[in-house]
Amino acid sequence: MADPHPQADTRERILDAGERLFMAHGYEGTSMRQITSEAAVNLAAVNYHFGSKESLMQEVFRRRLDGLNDERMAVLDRLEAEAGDQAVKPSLIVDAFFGTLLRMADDESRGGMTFLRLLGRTLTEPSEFIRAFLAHEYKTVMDRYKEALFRALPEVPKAEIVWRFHFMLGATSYAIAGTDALRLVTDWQIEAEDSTDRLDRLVPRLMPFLLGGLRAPLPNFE
Amino acid sequence: MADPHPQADTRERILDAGERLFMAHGYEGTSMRQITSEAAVNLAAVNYHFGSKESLMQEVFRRRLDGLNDERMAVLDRLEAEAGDQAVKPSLIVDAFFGTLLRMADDESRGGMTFLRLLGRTLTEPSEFIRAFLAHEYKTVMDRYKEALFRALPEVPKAEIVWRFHFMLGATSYAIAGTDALRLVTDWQIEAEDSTDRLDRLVPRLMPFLLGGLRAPLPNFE
DNA sequence: TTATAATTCATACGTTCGTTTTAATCATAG
DNA sequence: CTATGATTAAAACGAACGTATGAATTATAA
Repeated sequence: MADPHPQADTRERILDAGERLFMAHGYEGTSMRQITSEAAVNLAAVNYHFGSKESLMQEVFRRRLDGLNDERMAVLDRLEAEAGDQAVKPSLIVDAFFGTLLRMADDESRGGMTFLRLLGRTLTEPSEFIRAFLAHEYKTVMDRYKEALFRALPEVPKAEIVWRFHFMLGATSYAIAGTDALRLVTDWQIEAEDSTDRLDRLVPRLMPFLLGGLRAPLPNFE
Repeated sequence: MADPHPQADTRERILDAGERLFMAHGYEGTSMRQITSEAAVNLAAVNYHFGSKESLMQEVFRRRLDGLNDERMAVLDRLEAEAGDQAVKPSLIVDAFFGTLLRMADDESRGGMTFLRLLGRTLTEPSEFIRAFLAHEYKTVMDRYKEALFRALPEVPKAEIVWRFHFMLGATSYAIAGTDALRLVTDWQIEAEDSTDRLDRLVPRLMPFLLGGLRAPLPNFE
């Protein structure tokens, strides 16, 4: 009897290998030959199925981000419906944006920790086409969440909210991307906790930090 | 009369070009030919003066980081001397670490904004040798500042402090690295402020955020 | 089974990469 | 001035890069 997935879907295997290798070595640091070798497919398969290395990179992100951002939109829809004409609480907005992201770490079918680390690192990636692609991919969701925060914090200047959103993004990206990137720097902290432990506790640890920063006293530019 | 700096110090010109190009395109994305072309030196000059591309990258960082970390140590020395047997206030510690860094942006002779952006991006760089080098370069200072924070916040578990230090690093790196990286995402915010304006106001904006996060309520891991 | 399309394969193309080599040029001390 | 070492220069190295080609193979449907 023949295997119903004789080569277990070449496209998917390439995407998985690309995801893992781009995470580990970056876009420029990963070659097509590494990818096709790890995926156990022919070298030409990437160009056949995706057209180019750039398009593969974009597809690696689209596969995960579309679902994530749909979920973010849906959660905010629900929160705003429940709140009626009240503003949604900032803590709920922050959890809807960053919590949905962080909880992907547990879901291996959505890339798990590998994709999270890739995303965290890529937000500072220098390559122009990646930044442009991610900016486009994120635009709608970001605008929506900024508006929600504007309503939730009417006494805070909008420019300030945007900056703090930016800071929160940075803290979150490092928290996930740097889980081993800065291990040498932070070093001893690992002793007490194994990898899964750290992941379990990342959300409850990061969320108070983000909210504390978001609600900190305003600067006075003296 | 002969120019006293006939070629205006080849080494320095290479370091400047490397700094700018590594910032703009990343380590893997920058070629030796780009560097030597921008520095207006012969292709072989990098290998002659630095040995390899990797060593050049390390020297680009060492040139700036040695002074920065010396300054961080000196400032903390002074703060602890002034505090006597009291603990140094957390806000002063945070400013001594992150403020010292951020104020380099104004000092063109220490790399200015270019080096800051390079540093911010490189902390998530996937290349193994870079992470290892930075970890080593930072170890002493990080340990010292962690100890200071432990003393300043005796009621907070040490593991929690390390995590929040990590979060602060992330927020700061993004704040500087992403000044144009995430411009498309944050988009409209630029309208009201020009580039120098944003830089002037970054420190007073970021510092309250970091302190708010550092002093946020502790998680309960329910 | 046979025609047709989709996919996989081995192989090669032209470029660019970091590095090395050997010779030319420069600065400096005797 | 000359000899010695430091630096710059031009050219080439082999390796690896992303991509393209055309044939072989596999799946699909008539």
